Amino acid sequence: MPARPAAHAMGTRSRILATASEEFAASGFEGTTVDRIARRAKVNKAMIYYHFPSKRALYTTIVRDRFTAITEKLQAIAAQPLPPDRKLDRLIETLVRSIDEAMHFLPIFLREIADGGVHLGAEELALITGVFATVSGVIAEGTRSGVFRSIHPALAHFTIVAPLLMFRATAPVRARIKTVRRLEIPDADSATVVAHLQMVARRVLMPTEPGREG
Amino acid sequence: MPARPAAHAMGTRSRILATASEEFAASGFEGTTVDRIARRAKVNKAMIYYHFPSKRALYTTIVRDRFTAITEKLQAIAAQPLPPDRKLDRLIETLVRSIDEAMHFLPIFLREIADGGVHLGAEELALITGVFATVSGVIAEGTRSGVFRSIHPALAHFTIVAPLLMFRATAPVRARIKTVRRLEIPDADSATVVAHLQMVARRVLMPTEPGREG
DNA sequence: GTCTATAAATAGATAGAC
DNA sequence: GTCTATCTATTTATAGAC
Repeated sequence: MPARPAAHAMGTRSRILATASEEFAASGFEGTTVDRIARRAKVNKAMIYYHFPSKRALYTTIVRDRFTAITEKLQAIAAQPLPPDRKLDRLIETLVRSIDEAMHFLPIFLREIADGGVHLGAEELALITGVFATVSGVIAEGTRSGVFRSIHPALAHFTIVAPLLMFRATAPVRARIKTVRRLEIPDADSATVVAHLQMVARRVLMPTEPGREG
Repeated sequence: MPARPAAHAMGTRSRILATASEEFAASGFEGTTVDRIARRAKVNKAMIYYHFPSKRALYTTIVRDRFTAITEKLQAIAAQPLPPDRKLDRLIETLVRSIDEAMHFLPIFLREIADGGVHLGAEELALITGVFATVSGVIAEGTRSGVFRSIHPALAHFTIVAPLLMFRATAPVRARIKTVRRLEIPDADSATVVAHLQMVARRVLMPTEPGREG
């Protein structure tokens, strides 16, 4: 894993990374074979072990790169001089766009959660924490300024992020259900998802209580 | 896989099922070895192949049993003579209780989603669809009677169910984050989660628009 | 129903030529 | 940097005794 490989190797390395992403997403870490990555990336298996010390290191590189990209985008928004409710709207837009641009990463993320994060090092855990810190930080900002009410920070975070992740992640299962056809679970485009999540955030964080609860 | 094994075999069979559940939850289908299930269940490996035709069939049995249990509980509530908003509150209570009683099933479910449901047959897909149909059916009931507004059925469903699944499923990762400690992502007990989700459902489905949107 | 022993296939990883 | 060939370990699954 040279920090700066020769120019003609870049294509090979990134082709390995791209193919491995697809394979890990489709089959999981254990279900993915290095043989298959090599065949599909049209490189020799030994080339993979030239660029990466192990199958696990290849996997970790993919996870870290993706977490870094998303975390940086979100933190850039949180740093902007905007009121908290506008920031949250923009965070939601960016989250939806990030997921839709890298849908292949969702299965990897879900399996990582299922594995209890045992393959995540301090660096990757810090990046995940950064996403939570950014979203819940903007909500806390709004709570302080009075535009949002006070709410359990983790539940607030998951109320916004989890529906997005699960709705997008379940698209293949929903497509399979459609073939068995007892009832269709409809899909939704990006704009619809963004508008829905922004509406949810607004209603859930709205300070004035509309109904019966105290 | 005898439909009705002899009495003294029941203990063995259910011990295999219980141990296999834990193993599949902890390591995924590919990551779980039949050897390890046998060792931990204190049965011989050949016994597993006596009771189940294959590793895959053992896995499918576990998935189907759990889906059946949850689906039946939810449908019993939907059939009760209650107003839709009360039904939804009870569905949420039951969902939280079902998840908390069978936390080991969450990783299995997440990985199944990540796999695109390729291991799910028509029967299992129908059971999943049943959960969606029950929740969104109660919401549609409320929409017709005017206590709920009209909303994208799948997004409504995932807005309620996804935060629960993700919040509970991420507990181990959040515990790991705590050890690295840059920021703590707090947990919540069952009552808090139930109250939160009921509040979310109420606010999101509330017909009168409180804020700026149309 | 339960065991021992083993077949048969496949995996991750490496040696070494070019 | 890239390849061929192979080592070593592990896996699912089965045969056959008791």
